[in-house]
Amino acid sequence: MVEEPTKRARRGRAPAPAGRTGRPRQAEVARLAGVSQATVSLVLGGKQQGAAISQETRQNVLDAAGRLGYVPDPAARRLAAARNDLLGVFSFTATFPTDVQHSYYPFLVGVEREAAARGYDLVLFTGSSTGGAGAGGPHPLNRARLADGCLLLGRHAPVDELRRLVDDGFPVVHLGRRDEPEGLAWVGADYVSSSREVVERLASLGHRRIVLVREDDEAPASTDREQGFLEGLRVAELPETEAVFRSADPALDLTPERLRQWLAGGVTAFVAEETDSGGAWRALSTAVREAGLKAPRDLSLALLGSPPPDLADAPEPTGFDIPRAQLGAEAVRLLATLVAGEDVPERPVALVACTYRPGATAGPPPGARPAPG
Amino acid sequence: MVEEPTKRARRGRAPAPAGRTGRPRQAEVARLAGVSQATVSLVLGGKQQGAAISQETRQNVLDAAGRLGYVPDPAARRLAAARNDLLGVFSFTATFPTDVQHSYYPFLVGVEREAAARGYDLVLFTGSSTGGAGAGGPHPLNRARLADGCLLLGRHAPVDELRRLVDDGFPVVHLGRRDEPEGLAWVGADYVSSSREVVERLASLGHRRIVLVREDDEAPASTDREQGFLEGLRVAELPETEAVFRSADPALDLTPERLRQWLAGGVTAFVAEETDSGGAWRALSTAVREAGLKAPRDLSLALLGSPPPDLADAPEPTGFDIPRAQLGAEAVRLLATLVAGEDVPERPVALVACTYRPGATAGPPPGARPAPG
DNA sequence: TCCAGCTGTTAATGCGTATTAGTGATGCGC
DNA sequence: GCGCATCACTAATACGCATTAACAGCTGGA
Repeated sequence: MVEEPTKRARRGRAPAPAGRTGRPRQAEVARLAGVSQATVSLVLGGKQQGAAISQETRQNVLDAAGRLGYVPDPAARRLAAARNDLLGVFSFTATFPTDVQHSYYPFLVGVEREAAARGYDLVLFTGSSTGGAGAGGPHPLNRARLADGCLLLGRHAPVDELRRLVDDGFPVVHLGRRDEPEGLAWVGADYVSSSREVVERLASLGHRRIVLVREDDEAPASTDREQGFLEGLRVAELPETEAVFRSADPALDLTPERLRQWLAGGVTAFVAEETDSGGAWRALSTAVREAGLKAPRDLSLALLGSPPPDLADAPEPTGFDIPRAQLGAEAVRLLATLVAGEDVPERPVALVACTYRPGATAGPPPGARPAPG
Repeated sequence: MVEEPTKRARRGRAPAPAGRTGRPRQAEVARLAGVSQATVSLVLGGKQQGAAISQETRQNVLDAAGRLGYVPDPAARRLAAARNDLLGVFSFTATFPTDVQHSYYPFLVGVEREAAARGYDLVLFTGSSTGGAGAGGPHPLNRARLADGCLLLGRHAPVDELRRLVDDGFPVVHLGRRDEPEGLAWVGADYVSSSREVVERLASLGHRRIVLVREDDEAPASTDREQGFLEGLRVAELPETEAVFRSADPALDLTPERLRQWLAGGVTAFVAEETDSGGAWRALSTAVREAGLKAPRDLSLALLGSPPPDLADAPEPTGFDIPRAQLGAEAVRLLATLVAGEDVPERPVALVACTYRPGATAGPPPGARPAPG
């Protein structure tokens, strides 16, 4: 005679596996250890406070858990209003695009290291754009709530959803400056100071007229660089008029003729911003080459960021490096603070300094005497 | 006088867990729509089957949900569903090492894509080696049980723990051939056929004596290549004696003299295996260069795999490419099958073919007439 | 002897959702 | 007008864990 199947049994059968098969619950551990589920929770919760558990019981429970290979269910943990030691990583493009160049890899290096150091595992929310796990729901970002907190990569997260998370007090940290949803925590590179420093160094080499080449984009990363550039000019008491060359398509607008024109006008150094495409720098380099010029002999060049990888064999540009791994690590650190939720910084924002890269494309302006001293 | 804080209130305050803040639950939606929570669940669950909900009620619920901005709690959803739609990715080295070259990036490309397509998110278990989240427990691999199933990268997973998982019926797929724990599912590249094909092509170019250069390693990837190589010789009816040159340190043992010796003995083609370090291929290339020889003019070279990235500017070696992204995708596919648990393949193993790469380092042997036809 | 005060453990409950057994109400056939 | 389906929905329960009130056993002071 067959027992009427319990709900439990039925569940365990067909859709099966993830559930019952081999995954022990606290209840099983408890049974094996000869205690109650609550005791197991107390022991494994590892709370020092208020934990009045005898050494013996504790050991029994730990042994049992070990033998069964018990691992807490993250969803249950989370639901019970505790933490599950998971940090989410959310990007609205593929985290691992086919082309390594466009990936967040450098950041992830730091993210992984710091997360590991702090005892967190990472959840990669997939296919945020391509219709992955979250494609069903109209609120993909919401999946993030499964984790204790979430890192946001890229600028494409919809503001509304994001605001929602922030307002709900869900810990989120955006990688890269981002002002939009008020109160959003972010970690960014200090483009302003770094750009200023580059300009100051050029000035101290003797350059008196410097031009910034930038693309036509209002991203914070661009405007910050421009601000730093202008500050640098000001500090060095150099003219700011016509110092910024802005073009929607530098490859077209930045001709060798234009370049010679500048040189004739007394410009001796050029600074380009780094963008995803590297368009500004690429255009600048091309124009210089086509004009038959050479840096740093005929003019000085600097890049506010790292060169695109396909130009890796070119001489190393003077400029600065963005410490991406460090940014990633910093973001995790901040996120961990928010998750802990104890002493939330009033302005949950972190700026990381970039490191100056001497490089080989800048020197004294042509015709200048060797640097004094 | 301060009210004694209720549990509820305390929770909502400091750590600000997923909870209370203002986020509506199904219960609230239900109240607003004048129905029961269960009805809300049924409507929003979007199940066609068995859902006997009137059009009117359905609309009411949807309206209410919309007005409140209801969003399901993923933790609760997953708890109730007895699955969490998470696939683990476990490696015993950092998943994102500082050096991109040593990373699993190419695999992850495929893993992410396929996981997204199937609605899974990924859990990256951090610091599996460096003492991350799981360093405490003596059984780091156990953390994998947190997910519905787990992908294993790299060959360093301890057999005992692994066997444990497999025996428990926990879905695991190893990326790369692996026989050790009986019954372990894996996905690997078909090195045997691919290597054989390379040899056959060389033979059909007219080469009669071919030597394989390999490192002193017993990894399946190495032995498979050798097997394929030997099979290739056999098929082409070429001599197998002294055809395999095995060295613990090819950079030392593979001298230009040795090379000339071989050539003098009638060898016209060399095949190197690909390894992490690329040692064999590197040594071979160096020896050829130092001997003042050129491929394919003086001899033919082939590489059983992809060249190390730092040799990217060298002529493209003849050989085959390992479809890493495809391997990753295949692994996820297999893992998903195991997780679903319905029709588990009896032999949960998948071989993926490599694609032949014509390259530019192989041609007819010197002195041979042009290929007939 | 009795009770206050510990200590160590458990029973009970809640988190938000999915699922299923069950309940009225209605319609249908005869 | 009486069963009997069917329909539309609700009540109840489970999911796995954390948390807390409560309880049993014990000690020591009065």
